[in-house]
Amino acid sequence: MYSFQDLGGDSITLKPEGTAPVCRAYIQHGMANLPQPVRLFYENPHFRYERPQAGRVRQHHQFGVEIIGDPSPQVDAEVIELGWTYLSSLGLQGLTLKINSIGDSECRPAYMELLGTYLAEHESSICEDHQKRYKTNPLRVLDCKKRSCLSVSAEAPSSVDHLCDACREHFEGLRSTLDDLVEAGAMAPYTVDNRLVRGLDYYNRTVFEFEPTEEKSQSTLLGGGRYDPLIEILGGKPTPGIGFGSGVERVMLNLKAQGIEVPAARPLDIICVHVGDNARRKLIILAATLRAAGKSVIVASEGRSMKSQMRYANNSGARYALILGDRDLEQGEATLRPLTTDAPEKQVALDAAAIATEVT
RNA sequence: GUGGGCGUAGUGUAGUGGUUAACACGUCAGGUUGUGGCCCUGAAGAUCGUGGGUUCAAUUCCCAUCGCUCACCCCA
Repeated sequence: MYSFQDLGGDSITLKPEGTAPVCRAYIQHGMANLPQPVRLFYENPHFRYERPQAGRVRQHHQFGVEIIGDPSPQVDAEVIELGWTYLSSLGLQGLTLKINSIGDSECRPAYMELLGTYLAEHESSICEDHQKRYKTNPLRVLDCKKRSCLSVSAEAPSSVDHLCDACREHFEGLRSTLDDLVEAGAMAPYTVDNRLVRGLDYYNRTVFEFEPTEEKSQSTLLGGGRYDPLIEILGGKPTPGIGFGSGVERVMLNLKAQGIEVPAARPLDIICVHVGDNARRKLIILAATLRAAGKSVIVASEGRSMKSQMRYANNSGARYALILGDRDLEQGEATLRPLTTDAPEKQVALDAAAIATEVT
């Protein structure tokens, strides 16, 4: 975690993830009294202290969703489908969806023991780092991307083969819903991956991740899972929850790698070009009125030649130039000139409402 | 925390132990009289990351430091 002392000597820790804060908010703001389940999302900065590298920065932004208050596998599928829709609608290709069930407090202890025994039998094949640590956290070995560990984890016992009845039923419910969605073409196919785990014990049952085709050490684009025990741990009444988080910068990295253009910001609607001082004053008023009508408007800087103003309008990517000279002022009309199309320019009355209807 | 690579105008890059550090794009202006885009001309803009050292002389060589970056580590 990114902790430090601020100038006043207080110890500050920056928020590292989204799910627990959302759950705290759920408790603190009495969202248990809203119609259940509640569906929430966030998009905000998160921080980590580890040294930055490709796909990992100290301050990044995470987009996430949570559904709190529904234990059914139906919402697991909904969350996964939403994650798929989010990533695929951006145009990302070659996404792999992996799912797994890590059981719950009922069945996990026995599985962990089984896994621990298996790892002990294959200790010599585990990578150096994990030889020392597999006893305290055997799940880490499954997550390890080193070749030696991969060969061990591939043959390791799968948690889905050792679920209690309730967890198995839940997982089967999820799979059948996902299968329906896949069959209907609403989602990409998935694979069950017994190596998909979560280190923290507030996670249970469903876990899932979307990865790009080229899997590297820091590559997960979107990951999530069920955290039924969490709200109770945080001091609330037992309340199930599931959600996902997705790193915005990492998604952007993948968009870039696939040559996908991020849609440009909405262009400026109008730049007002003036000839003469009276015209400029009138344009300032018109611009204010047009802004109130929802248009984005800039009045070109005072004292520039018309050519300069037009060049500015062009280079700014504005859609229209509204041209007003002192001469036009007497006629009571201005020229509205399209800049991004070859449509002819129009004479318009000096009336914001009339101009706004021309700028659609 | 560990190791590698890199730090030159807004951006991307050249470059050299020695007079005013170059180019492209971008920005701004002008190319006459109230109309952008193309073209032409011109201008602004860099203490060559910072500090120290070697040297008659350093942006160029050396060291340190900071920053960026890639990997390791770690990973709620």
